[in-house]
Amino acid sequence: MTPAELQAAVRAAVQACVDNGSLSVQVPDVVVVERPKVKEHGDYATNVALTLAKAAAKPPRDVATLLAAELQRADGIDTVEVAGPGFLNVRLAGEALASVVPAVISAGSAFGTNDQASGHSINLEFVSANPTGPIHIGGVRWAAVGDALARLLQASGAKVSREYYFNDHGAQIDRFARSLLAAAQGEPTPEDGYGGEYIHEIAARVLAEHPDALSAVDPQEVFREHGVELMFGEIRQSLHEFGVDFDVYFHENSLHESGAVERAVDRLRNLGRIYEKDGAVWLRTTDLGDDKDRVVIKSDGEPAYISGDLAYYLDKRERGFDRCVIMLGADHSGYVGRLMAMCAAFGDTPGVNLEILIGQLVNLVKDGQPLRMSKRAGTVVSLEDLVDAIGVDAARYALVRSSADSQIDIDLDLWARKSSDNPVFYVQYAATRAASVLRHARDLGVEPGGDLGLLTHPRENELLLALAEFPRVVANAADLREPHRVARYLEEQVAKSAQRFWDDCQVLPKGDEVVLPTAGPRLQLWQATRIVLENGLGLLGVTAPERM
RNA sequence: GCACCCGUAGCUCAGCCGGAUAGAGCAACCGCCUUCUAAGCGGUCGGUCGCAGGUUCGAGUCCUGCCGGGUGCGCCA
Repeated sequence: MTPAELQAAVRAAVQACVDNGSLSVQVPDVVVVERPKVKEHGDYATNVALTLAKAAAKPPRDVATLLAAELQRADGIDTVEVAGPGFLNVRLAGEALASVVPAVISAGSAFGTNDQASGHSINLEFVSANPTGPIHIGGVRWAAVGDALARLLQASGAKVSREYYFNDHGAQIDRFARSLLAAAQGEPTPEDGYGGEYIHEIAARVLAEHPDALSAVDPQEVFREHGVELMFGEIRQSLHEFGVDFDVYFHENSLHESGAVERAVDRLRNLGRIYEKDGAVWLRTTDLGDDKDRVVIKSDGEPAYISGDLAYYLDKRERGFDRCVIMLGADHSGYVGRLMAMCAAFGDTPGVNLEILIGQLVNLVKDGQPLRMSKRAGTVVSLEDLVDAIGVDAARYALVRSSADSQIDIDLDLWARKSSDNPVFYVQYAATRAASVLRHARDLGVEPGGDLGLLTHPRENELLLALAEFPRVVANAADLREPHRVARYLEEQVAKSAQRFWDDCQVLPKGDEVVLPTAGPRLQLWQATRIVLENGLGLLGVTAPERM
């Protein structure tokens, strides 16, 4: 019996009480069935009696007693107790507990998926770092979290497009081009330009490919065009090596060249959201929750940055995405109001058609000291630096295991360690142990199989309960856009229980011992554990090695 | 000044729609290996959940105010 099946059984019990007249309440659509913190409170607990007490006009414990009698009759339930203020504490029968094992094994890589988001077409925009330098640590957080979220949403049945909004238009790109040109001419970095070693490298590569660049009619344009291309190629490559590939790299420039910006502005004008003042074209966003109106077309006739956002959003909606999710760093939190207002201006619903997720900043810590970054000095900590220090798996896991709402410190010494202090190692090690015992079993000719009813050890029960949680952890993490829930679950529930199971429940014979009847069922439990760890780590973009 | 995020054990962080005695890892201390990976496991110690009110049968969780930290508030992109 899975948690979902138990929820259904609890609802059915409420329904039964309503039908037999002992309770007059509306049967709730969803009931909460959770794993109690204290194991004396059973395998699962529900507070449904507490929530229904008021409507039923009965004391919670009386409601609980009525429900307990009904629930007791459901298949797979061993005991139901009324406890505390009116909780129902449920213990499952052994077979019901073990039934998760064949369910996991037969579903395989599909175990944990759900269809709560099926029918939705979700556009996920993240990273979108300007191609004016290597991708730095701020963007990396979203590379890890965004990609994990994409996987979670796909696992929940949604159609997902990962998109990178490629800003190849505007003043920052001009500064980048000027910096390249200056470097190629052996001149110092311009006042407002970009410093750093990479500028010289890119300039040299442009020169190597276009030796006559400096004598071109517009040398800066040559460096702009080819410099952006090279920089962007590097960003794509490092993201690819990080395991993150986008379905669409959307060029801001294309919106300006295709007339999409004008169309978006016209659309808003027809909707009565546009006015003109001081020679500029404004979008009236203050009606829609923003703190000031926004200039869309500047008085010099150039489109302001937001005009690209308007056109891009409209483009996404016209491509059929019903949900657009944009992931931004904390340094962009000031944009939320205007983007939400923009969404409303088009007649859409902020929070539904457009979601904006803000990720707080990441600090890297080395030898107990934060690594300070300076863009001017060129001491930027890039994606490559992070990967060089701790590897892709550790980097992705470290970035994804905390809530994006929290600032995090990543201790490079900790994440490089090969011991259980290191969370990613701990989880991967559990996956490795699963692979190891299965491998040894094959070598010894011991087959998984046999009577799952033999899985009665407390460690086995704990692991079975942990595995059964996976589908709702996935659903919940996807729904809340919080991939860190998957990581925490893998560490605290699956890997933890698996390590304890390993420690207390020997599977294979040692030396000249005989093969015990528990060997087959325990191997199946290890198979299921391996699958959940693989699937869970897979959702985070982290590998589950066969051996360490 | 205004907006958003954060404030939970010495440190790093969880805490799902408000529910039972607030959890985990690290650090400290004490234990457990002749053969499936000790790269591990068990235990002890450790918390006025920033402060003050409020709502509630019940608040770390919701509301208000304050304190502290972070980020942002351009006809920049």
